[in-house]
Amino acid sequence: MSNSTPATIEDVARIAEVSIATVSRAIHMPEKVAKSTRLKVNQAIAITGYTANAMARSLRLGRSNMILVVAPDIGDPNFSSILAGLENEARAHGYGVLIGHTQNDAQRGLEYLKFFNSYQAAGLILFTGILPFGHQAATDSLPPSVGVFEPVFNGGIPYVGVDDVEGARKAVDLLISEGHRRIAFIGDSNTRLAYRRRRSGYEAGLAAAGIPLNRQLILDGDGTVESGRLALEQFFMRDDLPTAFMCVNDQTALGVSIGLKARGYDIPDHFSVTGFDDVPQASFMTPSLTTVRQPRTAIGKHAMALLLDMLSDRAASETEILLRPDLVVRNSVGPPPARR
Amino acid sequence: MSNSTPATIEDVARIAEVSIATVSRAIHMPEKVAKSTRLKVNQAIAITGYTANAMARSLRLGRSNMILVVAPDIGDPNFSSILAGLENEARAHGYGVLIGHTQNDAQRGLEYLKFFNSYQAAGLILFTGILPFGHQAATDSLPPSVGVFEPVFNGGIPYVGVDDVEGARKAVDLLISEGHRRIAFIGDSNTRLAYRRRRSGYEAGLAAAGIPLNRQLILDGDGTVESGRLALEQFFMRDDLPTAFMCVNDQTALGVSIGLKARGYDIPDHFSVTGFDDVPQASFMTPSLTTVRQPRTAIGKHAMALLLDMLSDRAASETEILLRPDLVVRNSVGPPPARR
DNA sequence: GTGGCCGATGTAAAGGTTTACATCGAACAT
DNA sequence: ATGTTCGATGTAAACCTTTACATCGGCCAC
Repeated sequence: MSNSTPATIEDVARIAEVSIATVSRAIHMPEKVAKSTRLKVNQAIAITGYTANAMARSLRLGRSNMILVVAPDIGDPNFSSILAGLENEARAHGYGVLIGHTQNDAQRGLEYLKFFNSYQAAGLILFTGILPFGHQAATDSLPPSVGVFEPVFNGGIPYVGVDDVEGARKAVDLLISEGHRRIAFIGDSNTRLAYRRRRSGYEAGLAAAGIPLNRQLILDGDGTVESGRLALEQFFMRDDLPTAFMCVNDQTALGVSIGLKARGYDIPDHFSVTGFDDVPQASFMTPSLTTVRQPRTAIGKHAMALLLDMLSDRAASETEILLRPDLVVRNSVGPPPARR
Repeated sequence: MSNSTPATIEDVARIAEVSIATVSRAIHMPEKVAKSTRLKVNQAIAITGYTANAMARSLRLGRSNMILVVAPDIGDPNFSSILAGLENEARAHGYGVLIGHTQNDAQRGLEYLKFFNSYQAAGLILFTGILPFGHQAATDSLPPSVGVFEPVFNGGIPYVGVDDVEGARKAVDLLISEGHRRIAFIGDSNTRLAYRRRRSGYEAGLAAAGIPLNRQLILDGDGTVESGRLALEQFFMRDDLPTAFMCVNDQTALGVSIGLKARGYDIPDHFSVTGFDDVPQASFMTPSLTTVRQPRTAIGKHAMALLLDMLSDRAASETEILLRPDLVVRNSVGPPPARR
């Protein structure tokens, strides 16, 4: 049964006493073959333990059933769960996931173009905001691709992300409902669309509550822990402190939180803090961080599903899928001290 | 130049005015072809942007240059960095990494056997402690495989892990050098070899310092945050509290830490705590956790290197590679209160 | 000068699959 | 009875590579 070399379609054909063409058809277009032969073939397959050689299949078809996932940094802890979503969905449809990371090195992009070509990957999942390939490739017919997290700049590639506006809105709404009126926003000056959207959500929330926008309460960092602390220091240099800090991401929130503790303040008694992303660390902070969760596994799943759709119908169904983020309420938000 | 369909070896041959055999030789056995032709071929390759079709190559060769990585849970935050190590090393040698996860579902093992067969993956990286395949497959000639983190039970498969004994030893030595004599060990009753080894390191450290082993100070949880807290409660039910808690992993340490804080104790003023693994969250805890770091990226790198070795020489060089773990000293360890 | 050898190159087969096209029989309509 | 149609199956080509074997010169030794 389980010989050293795997069974080929020919072995199956011999046992089922049909031609290899019929075997192939019995597998891929069952309705085209008589029920009785289909049965014989299936038995033969069971006996031999046959699995089609994917290499031969891909060679013949001119495309493989592998999806290449290109990420700038695999080591990012967020990557795992997205990958899990991607892989699950892919495997459910008979696709495999091939991974590669550019390490933010543009040079390695070309390497991947070669790799991609040579494996004839069926499609591409792009984590990075830009195409990893040289620009000439971009204008050429691109393989079916979808972006994750961020829209891809060059080329109209559909992408799957999170509704940052809504997420930010949820955070600010919580703060407002707790009674905060002076809510600071610490942003990220980097050009990621996501960051700008989070700020829009913040502004929309204020507007909806009839709180006038106060530019003094908006500061931009660069998304790092350190920049969170720095922004906090700037607030303390002024007179008018906010009662809550809404941060563009969890790193920034951590920086703020550290800074506040260093100054002897308590969270959430003296100040409230919110983050965004719900990195795994968020629940480990003291106090644990109230933040907006990126549905990472779901993002992976949707991105892959979208790509697989594109592979079957040629039509790029939707160009943008935004998932609903959830507010994760932990212990870093409370009513402002004045009210207490 | 960059046409819609990728260049084949035939295109190169035509431009270089040689046969396809010569092209292939120029690429794979350059010394077998005259310098002048080699030059022509290289130019032609540059012109066409030729990359060998990996599918055709694998089909011909009967083996691919993909390594299948099978993990029980890709979503595990630790997975990312190991994967990064694996992938880097693989790509450096022209191999691709294909990932799959069993989700701890034995059933899916068979699926992977099929997948493996069909892709003729060159080798296997196993995260799980057991072979994912049915037992008959184990006795059959197995593809070159290496285990990561834990030795693989069935079959003498080499593996790459961390020296748990030494790691635990480093942690206990630190505690001892700070003056602790009553050091508790909170273990994990699960059968993972790693856990037993960590306890060995603990015991060896005590012995080396001439501290008699006190069985009362050893408790087994199951490696979760909750079990850490539970174990702590058990200690408090008794009279003789330790001055330090050495935990089998970071989760447990977090549980202990939460429990101590809930009882109003301060770390490290009242009690010291150590973990193991250095999960990304460890530095976010308050106080940040002193723990033993698993060199994850290095583990991945070594595992892949070992596998690649096995693929070139048939010889399974070494059967066990243990990397040296580092002690990461943060703020959860101090001298015992009595000394202060 | 001729036979042998060797280095460089070409020819063709093989690897496993899918599928256009051909074939074959039966059923049906005339 | 014969021609037509159609459903089921078989035949063979193609996908792109690698490599064993054949071929072809040139060079050396006799």
